[in-house]
Amino acid sequence: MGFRTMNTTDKAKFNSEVWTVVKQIPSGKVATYGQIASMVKKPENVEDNSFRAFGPRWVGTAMATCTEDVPWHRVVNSQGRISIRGEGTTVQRERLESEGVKFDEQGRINLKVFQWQVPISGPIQPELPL
DNA sequence: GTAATGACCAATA
DNA sequence: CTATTGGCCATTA
Repeated sequence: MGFRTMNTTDKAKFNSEVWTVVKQIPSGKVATYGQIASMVKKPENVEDNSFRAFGPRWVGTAMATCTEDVPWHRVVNSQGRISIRGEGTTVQRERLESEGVKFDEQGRINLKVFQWQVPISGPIQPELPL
């Protein structure tokens, strides 16, 4: 009992759900790979430990194979830095800057300011001064 | 079959 | 600040 590996259906479903979530990130905001992983439903056959360890990486893999309608550039790593090597690095940064996202001297985004916060249902939350 | 590597992350050194 | 490591999957060579 208890497979550890994903079948083809699991992988396809996972990628699809990842793309659906990423599409909801508004312009001018970013999300982290780990954040996306935590918002996607864990594949049935995958252990909790495994998903915790590799979920974020699988999100990255899903980004590498996404279509044009997915704003992949709004996904960065937990340090607020761009994880892509090569040409994609420049493209991602330019796209984000054109949306108003700021980078510091070390190429990092202040996640306190620019990270996508999922709206909480209930009482209106007080807004923090920028 | 083995071995290396990956658009990650949190904890350490 | 940078570098390394455990996690222990999926893909590719």
